[in-house]
Amino acid sequence: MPELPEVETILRSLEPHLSGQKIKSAVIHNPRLRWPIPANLPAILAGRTIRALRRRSKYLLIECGNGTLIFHLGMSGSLRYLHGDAPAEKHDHFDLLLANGMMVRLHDPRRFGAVLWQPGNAALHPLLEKLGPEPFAEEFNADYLYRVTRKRSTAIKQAIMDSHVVAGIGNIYANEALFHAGIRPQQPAQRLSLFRCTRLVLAIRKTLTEAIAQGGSSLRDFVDSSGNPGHFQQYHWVYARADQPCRACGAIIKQLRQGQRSSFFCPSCQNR
DNA sequence: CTTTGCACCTGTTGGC
DNA sequence: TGCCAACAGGTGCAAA
Repeated sequence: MPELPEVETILRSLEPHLSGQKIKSAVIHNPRLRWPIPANLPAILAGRTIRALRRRSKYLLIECGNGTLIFHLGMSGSLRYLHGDAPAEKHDHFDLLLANGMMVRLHDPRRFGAVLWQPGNAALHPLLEKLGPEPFAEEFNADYLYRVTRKRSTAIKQAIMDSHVVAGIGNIYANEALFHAGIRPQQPAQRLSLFRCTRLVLAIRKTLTEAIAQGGSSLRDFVDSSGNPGHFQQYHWVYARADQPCRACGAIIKQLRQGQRSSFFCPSCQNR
């Protein structure tokens, strides 16, 4: 589930529950994630107060005084807000227990997620410090995108999925944004005009904004505890719609492979 | 520096 | 039904 809009949605629904809460303890059920959960994390976290929740790319940051708990949900991770006595089940990895008796639980079958700790400034964590600008940051604009793509022979889709170019654009929203911008995914990045860079920046923001607005309603109980991951029927224009008619023009959506990821586009709406 | 392919995992789906 | 291959929303890293 977790692309940027989902992480943002999870953040927004957790924030009112967590902000200002005191951490009672933390429990590692299974440390095996992309990197092992640090064994000393419970000792580090106990007694701290949660000051704020933030997002950087697809990382969810829980700021606790002089350090930050960093979550990444990988391909299959989820965070749920539950009563602290809920028994752990298969693929539950980590619990953050609050002094008020509730907890946040990380569940991740595929184990591509992560739980990390960064003392001091979270932005200095090795995984965060080399990230490109956030899609909604002023710094991410047409001039910037034009400049950084000039020497890139790679396809534009792969360029915008490169977290050093812009943070947090995953496969679904890369496909959808390129559709909205009218640009083919296989177009070499360096051939985009400044005008097309403008369109693409706007399309990325529009796509993410709409997904956040949708995810907000469909993911609420996902975080809220019922444990129901809930299918959130995302209304995609091209993603996963190979051989189906384009919702805009009726042409048949095409699929191709780029860097081991599936790409989808409308050959008529996305003419270059 | 950029680009490419691999690696890490489990679960689901579709073809035979 | 069962079996097996292919594929899935991510992304750091080594190697070219």
